[in-house]
Amino acid sequence: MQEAVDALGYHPRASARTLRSSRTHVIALALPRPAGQRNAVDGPFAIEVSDAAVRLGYDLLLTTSQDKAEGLRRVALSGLADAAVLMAVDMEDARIDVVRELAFPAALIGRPADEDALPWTDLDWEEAAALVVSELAAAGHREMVYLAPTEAEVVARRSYALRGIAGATRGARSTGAAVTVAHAVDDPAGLARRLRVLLTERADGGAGGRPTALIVQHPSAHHHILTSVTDAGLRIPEDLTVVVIGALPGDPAGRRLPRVELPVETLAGEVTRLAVAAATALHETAAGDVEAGPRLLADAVGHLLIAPALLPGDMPLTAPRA
Amino acid sequence: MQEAVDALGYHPRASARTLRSSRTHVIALALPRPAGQRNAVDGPFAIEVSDAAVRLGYDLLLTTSQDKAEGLRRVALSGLADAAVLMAVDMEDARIDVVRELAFPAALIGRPADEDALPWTDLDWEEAAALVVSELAAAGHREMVYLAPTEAEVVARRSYALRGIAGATRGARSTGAAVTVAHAVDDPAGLARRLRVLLTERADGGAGGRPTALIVQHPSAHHHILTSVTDAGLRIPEDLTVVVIGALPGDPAGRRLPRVELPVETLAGEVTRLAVAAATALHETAAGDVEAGPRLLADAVGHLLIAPALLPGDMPLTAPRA
DNA sequence: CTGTTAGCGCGTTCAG
DNA sequence: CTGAACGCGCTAACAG
Repeated sequence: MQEAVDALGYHPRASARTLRSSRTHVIALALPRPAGQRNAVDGPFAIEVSDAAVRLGYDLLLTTSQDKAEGLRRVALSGLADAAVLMAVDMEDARIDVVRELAFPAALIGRPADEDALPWTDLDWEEAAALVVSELAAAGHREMVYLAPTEAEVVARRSYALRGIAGATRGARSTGAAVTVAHAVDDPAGLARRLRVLLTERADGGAGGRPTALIVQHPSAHHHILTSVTDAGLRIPEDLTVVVIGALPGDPAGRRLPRVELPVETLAGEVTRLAVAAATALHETAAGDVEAGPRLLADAVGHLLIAPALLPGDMPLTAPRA
Repeated sequence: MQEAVDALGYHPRASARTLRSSRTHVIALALPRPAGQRNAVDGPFAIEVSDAAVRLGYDLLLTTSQDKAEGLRRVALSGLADAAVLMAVDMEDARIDVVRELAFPAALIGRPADEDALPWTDLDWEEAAALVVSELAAAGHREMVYLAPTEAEVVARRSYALRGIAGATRGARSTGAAVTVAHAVDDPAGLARRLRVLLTERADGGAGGRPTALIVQHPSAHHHILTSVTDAGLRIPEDLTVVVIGALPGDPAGRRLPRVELPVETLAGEVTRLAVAAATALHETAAGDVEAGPRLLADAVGHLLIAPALLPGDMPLTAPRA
């Protein structure tokens, strides 16, 4: 058989197979791209999801559209994919309504406000931030700066940004440490300026003294955070302890600092599994029963919230100098 | 009409359309991923190619396989895409033979040894390296280090790596400057060590004195190059001029240094155009004439070699101190 | 120019 | 158990 296949060069047409079986063996990755924004984690996620899909016998269709929901709707309606994986999830995400309305199988990388709407998986950003704050407090730090994602991310109600800030606030409350939440800016010069102000010239009149720890949740800032801090005239870790949240595994830039890594491979594998599971479940049930589809998708919402782990860098958490 | 479409919620099935018309309106992006390697430019390229494809009315299928050629062959044979865009091109790339054998329309990001095999587009890496060397020489530098991509990239005969090195060598010959070609390592600590040796403890006995300029072609190293150099005890630009080749536009890390940027958007747009052109040409001709396909694809090989531009950073090219 | 029909290639089903 | 035929949804080609 196989030799005949090879000899004749025969290969089934995917389109005919799909037309007949109504399965595409394709997963769509919905990657919204606000004009002009560059997100360092998009690429790695896309590649890992693709790998995970291949392992499950699926191909990956990359859907990048300015208008978040439009591309996804088109893909679902034209039957280009069996399921969708949604990246860069907002608290209330328009795409969630779209896939529910169309009864289209989907899974999210990111934890939306309505946790039972769709299957999702995410790092527990809130717990990560709270954990770092409390570990730093335990090491003796009383004044910290939490450098959250940019203002734009917060305005967009991006899930990871809001949850990170919530965790930092909770950590501050439960430990009694003073945590100033600031927003990153993409421009490195601007970021350096902001850090200088935050770390050396306390705007609040210096009620509690100079901050001794900096927590950085903005992924794009990880690379130049050291330079920025050094430029501000501070030595690490003598003057300032720096901890990174959401560092990419294998990223050399983050390896020196204590950090909570973003488990890209795990998240990608899990979200793909969830998406494929929803697709197969729908396919097996929807035969003849048009009501069953939406009901089934609503019931089969699994979650995986990944607990944060604080990894030591080359330089471990340091106690502030007296 | 449109209101009827919206009201009835009708949308044509892509699979039926494809089966009938033998056009998928999908472009495959072949992104080989040697196990465990992370390439910083893959993500941005994938996203830009996706955007370019959408603009031309195509969707993008991301094909990441360990075995470079196998995924591509499957996509072509099963008719999942109308054309392929090939990334991370080697001088003699196995995938080139595959698409030619199958008469499958394809275009490359990268300049292969056989320039007439397929349409391609690339930054002129050779000219970029030669340009930087000669500009540095003109500024008075006599001893330079060219930090090329890793040994592994060279062994794989990756096009951009070999051409960059060739350009550095040519630049050295034509200017009389001494250019030491070294290979980057992915481990940042190892890189720092290597740089220290190269920049301060010349292994050749110091025949020509300490290097006064460093040219970095390794994309992954751009982020921590400043830190590594600073750690080696050298001040920029007083002790050493650093120039970066292949920096990503908009990457904050590279913006401070003089650099030749990798025009990701242009390359992505152009390669997508080439791929779509090949696909439509094949489609229009192949009707009934089985011979015409391969002939046509062989004839329609357009190229675009992008001339490098040396951009000033915050700190312009500096003459070496006497 | 508009309406009708055949068939793209596969998987499933039904008859032999 | 093996083989033929039907139909998935669309578009191109053809007839009116």
